[in-house]
Amino acid sequence: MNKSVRVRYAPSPTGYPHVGNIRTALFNWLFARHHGGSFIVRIEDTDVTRKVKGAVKGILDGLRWLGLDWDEGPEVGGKYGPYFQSQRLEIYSELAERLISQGDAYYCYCSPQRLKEMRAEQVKRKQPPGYDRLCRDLTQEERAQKETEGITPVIRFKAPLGGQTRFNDLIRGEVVFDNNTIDDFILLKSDGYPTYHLASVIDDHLMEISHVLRAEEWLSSTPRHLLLYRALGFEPPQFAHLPMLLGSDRSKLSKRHGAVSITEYREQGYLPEAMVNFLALLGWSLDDRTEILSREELIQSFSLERISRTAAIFNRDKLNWMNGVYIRNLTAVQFFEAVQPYLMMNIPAGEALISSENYVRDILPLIQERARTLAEVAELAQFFFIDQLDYESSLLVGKDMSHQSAIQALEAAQQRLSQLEAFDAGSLEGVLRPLAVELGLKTGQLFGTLRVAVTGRTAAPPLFQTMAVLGKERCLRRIEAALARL
RNA sequence: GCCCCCAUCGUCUAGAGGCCUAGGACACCGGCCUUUCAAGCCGGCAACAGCGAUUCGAAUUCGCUUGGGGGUACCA
Repeated sequence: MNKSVRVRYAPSPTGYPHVGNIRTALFNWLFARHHGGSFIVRIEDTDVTRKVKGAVKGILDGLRWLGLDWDEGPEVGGKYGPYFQSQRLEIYSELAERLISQGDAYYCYCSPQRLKEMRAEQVKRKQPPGYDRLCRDLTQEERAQKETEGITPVIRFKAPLGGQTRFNDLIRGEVVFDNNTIDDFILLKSDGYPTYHLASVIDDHLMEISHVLRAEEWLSSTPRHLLLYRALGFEPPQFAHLPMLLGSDRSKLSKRHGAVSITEYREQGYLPEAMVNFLALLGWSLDDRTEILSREELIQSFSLERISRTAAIFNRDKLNWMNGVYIRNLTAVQFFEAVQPYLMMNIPAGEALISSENYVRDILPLIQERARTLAEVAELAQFFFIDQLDYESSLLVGKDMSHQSAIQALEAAQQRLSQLEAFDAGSLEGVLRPLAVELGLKTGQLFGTLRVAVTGRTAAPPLFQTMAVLGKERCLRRIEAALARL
């Protein structure tokens, strides 16, 4: 199997890349890398009406972001190009003509209107909808007549009327279809573009694709493809139909399930390595316990045998957990770099404190172990960057404390802290712990009040470290502001 | 409707006849640690869709039922 493995990711540029499509790309990529084969990207832009402008760029950026490099395809070329189907139209029409001359395909002049009505009628009569093969056996004269009427025909495949088509799916085992359930499907549309069926079969053959790993939604078109391979005299590749990715309600993943585009995950601050790890585990597993696998380990251990046959639901909670694991595993430098685009995200323009790089470097360790996404970092660190803290004043008065004792605590703290020379976590603790005792407060009460005064929240990184990073002046100013509220 | 695929905790999954009173992870609930929150550690909750058959023995094999998904386009 080695050496000859050539797989492809063949998205159609009709929108932004969906996590389901990306998962398919990932499996193909892992398979190629595991076997030392080639990973090819081919753009299936054969539907002119659904084409979306920046889609190709979005797809390629998504792959790049996840580190899924391609050996042949857009931007990198390759000897089997072009890799855009819209640039290969002559190839498809030539082969479609060949099928006609062989008697395996025919021109069909039926109008979309007639097809639509016919189907409506079939559904009404509870018949399986399908083309009635009206044009399958047109005589030369009848065809000439249609041509003079100026109708541009489509080319349809002449599906066998009997027998069966079977194949061995690498994931699902043997699958059998009766040929009489296969329609005379269209190969070439009237606008001269091929349908997916024709184009993918031709290109997979011409590009010497060895394995087609695609989502399960393609399973029922596979017999048509096999019939085409046979008619064209091509040897078919091996097929493996991957389990689908479903939304939380078990229906096909779509926009109403929240984020579905890979770009959204990038924007929300998921790390590509976490995304790769998580996606790899959707439909594939190494064993009964391994959850965290590096890219190298994935490549090493990936195999078709361990792909499941069951559709999977995209579980956001688990992704969040995993992303947190990856964030915590970052070095300080890596985290600093990763967080740059997100840091000032929800801080109103003009309100941000002028902060040095060193200040940011001091803050980050306090945030790193608490964030599950990079976007969350901005939220968790916000109070470090703005002085106008917005909080409910009553939070300053902790559990079992009186208004008066809160004031007293803040004043005492203010007084002690202003006398403090070294404003590091150790010194702060050395002063504040005894102070609690002195005031007759539990440490939790004093620290709680101070925490709210200094951060504006009841949940924050450890108090002394936080105060040390904020610095003496800023802390005193915030305590002053808190007192003014009481 | 018809065709195809699938079926283990809420979710992702391990399990390829006895190792299963079904394992791991996320989530959830307790506890420990602790100045709060996280993290970490310990513990708990929670599943073999149903019915038949094969077998000494079935989550694992077979059949049926049910349920879910996909396809059924001049979309991919």
